[in-house]
Amino acid sequence: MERRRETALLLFEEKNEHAHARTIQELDLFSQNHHRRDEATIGVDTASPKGNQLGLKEARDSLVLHHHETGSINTGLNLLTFNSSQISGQAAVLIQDKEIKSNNKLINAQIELNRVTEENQRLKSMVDQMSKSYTALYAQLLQVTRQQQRDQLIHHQQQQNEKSSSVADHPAELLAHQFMEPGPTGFRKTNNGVEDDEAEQSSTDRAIINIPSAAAAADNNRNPKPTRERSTSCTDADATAAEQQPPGRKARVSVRARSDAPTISDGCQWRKYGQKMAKGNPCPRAYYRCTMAIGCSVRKQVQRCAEDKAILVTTYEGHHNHPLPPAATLMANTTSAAASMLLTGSTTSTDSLVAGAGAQLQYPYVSTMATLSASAPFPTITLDLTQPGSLLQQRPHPLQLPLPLYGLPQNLPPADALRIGARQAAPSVVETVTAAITGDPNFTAALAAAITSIVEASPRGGGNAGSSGPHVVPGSPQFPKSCTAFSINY
DNA sequence: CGCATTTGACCGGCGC
DNA sequence: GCGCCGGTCAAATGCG
Repeated sequence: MERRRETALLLFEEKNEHAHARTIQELDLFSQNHHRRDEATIGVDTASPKGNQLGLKEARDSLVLHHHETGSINTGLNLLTFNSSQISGQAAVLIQDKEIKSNNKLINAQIELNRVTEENQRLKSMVDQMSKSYTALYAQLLQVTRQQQRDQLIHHQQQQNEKSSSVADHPAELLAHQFMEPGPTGFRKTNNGVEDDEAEQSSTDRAIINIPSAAAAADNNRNPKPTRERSTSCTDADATAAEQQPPGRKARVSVRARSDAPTISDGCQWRKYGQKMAKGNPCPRAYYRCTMAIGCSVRKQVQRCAEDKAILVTTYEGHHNHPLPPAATLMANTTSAAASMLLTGSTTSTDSLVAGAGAQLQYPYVSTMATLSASAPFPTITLDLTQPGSLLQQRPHPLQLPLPLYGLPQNLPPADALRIGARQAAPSVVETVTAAITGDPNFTAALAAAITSIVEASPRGGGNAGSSGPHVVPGSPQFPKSCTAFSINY
């Protein structure tokens, strides 16, 4: 009997897979009719041939025999046979077991929930802390910028006094100062009460929206062609011309990113209010207005690049008059910081602007791509997030940094630093920026160093103002490898 | 039905 | 003064 059972099991295992499927069916039938089969198996066993076609049956029979020998089969389903008197007690025990098991599951789930909640709280506090740090640093940046602008105003006035005694000994420097000093012009505009739809905004905003005045003055200086509003004078007439700029002219921050989506997700809510075909671009330009708060003046234009339709160019204008979600705050601060860089920039001529705009950021591994466009009515900073991230791919960190504030290879030449940037397939710039920031624990320190470097490298603040052509200012030792790739259009 | 989008009309700046 | 162009408005339309 024992040897026959082993043989049967061997044959059973040797059966192929489709036979196995059939076996399951047969075993199901067997389970349903096992009493009847029990009666029939003995006879079959004694007469069973050794052919393969009967192997399954033999194995099945052997299982049945095993069942007879042991008296029970543990199916794992608690399908034991008991008499009626035992059923109620066993059922009660089973129900109790089930309750205990379910209670254990519930407790485990609650423990897991508590753990996840605690982790969530911890992450929230981390995000809050990071946001506070960023806000504090940004406030510091603005404070220093304002202080610097006041210094510039004082210096400008001193220079005017000097000029009155000696007439234009160095016209080139004069041009440079005119171009480099957006602060005084802008503040004058505001302080004189010139109509400004942003006048009610904070001085923080004012610092940004005053860029156009300075840039317009600079543009006037660069453009020798006399026009109705453009004065050939290089002194107060420029400021006057700047003040004559329509109040609607504001600094713009343009973001170039690769995206298939109609717009990039920047954390704000926008309502489309117009679409136009712009000259020189087959793709339409869409106009959006911020709808997160009533009366918010922020607008953006979205247009695909004519050369590369995969590139989405989003141009922001104005400043939010309402609190922003963290993601949008990050985006707004990033663009405002870029505008602040423009605000603190220093160049002396068209030629030097291209190099000087990069030089003004004066970190050993920072460079920028500056282009001039006399036709552009607005001073625009373009954050280019479309450049191939070949160098980024060398980074050990997996994150793709659109604004790589640090982490460039030490041997990176500045020219190559221009090409830093992530080729983004994902539409969310904010997510990427957030990832870039959160991906590095030293971001706060790096940002602080960057702000310091920006201020130090700015006109008068860093002592490099007025020099013509590219120049190099020692970068911050705490921020030796920062890089922000953007171009500037006036 | 309310909201968002579409789209043609309109307006103002600018160059000729 | 006229036309071009960028930007905005608002009625019409679409959509959930």
